[in-house]
Amino acid sequence: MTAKSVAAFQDVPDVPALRSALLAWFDVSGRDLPWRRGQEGAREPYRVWIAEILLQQTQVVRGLVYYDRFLTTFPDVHALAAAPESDVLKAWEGCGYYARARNLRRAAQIVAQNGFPDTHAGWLALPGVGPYTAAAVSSLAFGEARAVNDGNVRRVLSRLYGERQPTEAWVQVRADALLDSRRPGAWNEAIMDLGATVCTPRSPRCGVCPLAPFCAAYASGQAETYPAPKVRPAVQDVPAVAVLIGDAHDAVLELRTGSLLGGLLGLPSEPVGAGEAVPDALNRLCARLEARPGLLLGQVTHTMTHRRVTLHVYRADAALPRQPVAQAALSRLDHRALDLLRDRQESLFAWDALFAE
DNA sequence: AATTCGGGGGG
DNA sequence: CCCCCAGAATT
Repeated sequence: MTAKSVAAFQDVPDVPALRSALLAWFDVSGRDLPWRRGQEGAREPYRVWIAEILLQQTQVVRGLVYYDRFLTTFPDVHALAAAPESDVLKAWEGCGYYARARNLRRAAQIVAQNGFPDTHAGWLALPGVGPYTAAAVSSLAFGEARAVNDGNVRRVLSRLYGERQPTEAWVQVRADALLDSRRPGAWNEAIMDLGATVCTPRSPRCGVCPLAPFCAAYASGQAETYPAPKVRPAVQDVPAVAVLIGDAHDAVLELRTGSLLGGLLGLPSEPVGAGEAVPDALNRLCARLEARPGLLLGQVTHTMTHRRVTLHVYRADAALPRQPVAQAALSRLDHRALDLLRDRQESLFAWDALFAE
């Protein structure tokens, strides 16, 4: 084979053969997932839509749990549209990226009025629906020939073409060209299944990959080195103080506003300023609440993408309304802060039990 | 084009 | 500890 034909092979694989190979593999080895109910290319729009939002930056294994719970709580778009935002966030609690849940509810209110969009452009117009989700729903539920571009596709195509630095546009061009327009829904499900179960980030199973004969990275013998790791921003340390007024079951909670954990409830808190002492921040917080500061309960640390928050948790007293913690949507950070008191109460209970004997 | 937004699983 | 995950909105 000449150098020229090698280059030609890598730029233009035998597309019909490649399509057949992947779809044949998918027909045998594709995953059976709960949002794939209904016929290929004609899945139920509501189920597909919820799944696609839930799975944004969320692994399928974890999404499965939330998916069942969410569909039980909100069986159709009308139930979702009618629900208070706090109920939707409670169903989303612990799943992260909470703007997804808020946008989902807003979009449901639009869909409840106008009906489900049946085109890519129609889906793209809904809040929380971007290029990936619009392509996924319009192809999986409506059979439209739109190629998805997600983390799986990016990795599969990076390896297939031997491109270590694939840009969004680069991936989309190849994805569009490879899409089998006779089975767009199945094609999209297939390439994502391949990325999730065979063409995995660390230890790709090239020995069972239907695309190995077409794959430049496989030919190089270093498939696992494609694509190059993304550069990520450094993690920033963020100290803060919080107060627990009440107990682990009924506590004073504040509604978080802004982009970080916006819409969730949490213990009243304040950031500790640069060079500020923690007790000073506590006094500032208690002054705002008209509360009397109490003893230190402990510290909890929680990392959220690029912030490492260390929360110094104190008890405090104030004449403020408390609310049942179990019904509130809280971040993991606030749950850990509440656990400080829960653990303490349990150990006190254990001491009582010991002395009672 | 770069940042920001959660949280957890796996090497 | 470091990587990534069925991305979207904002700047």
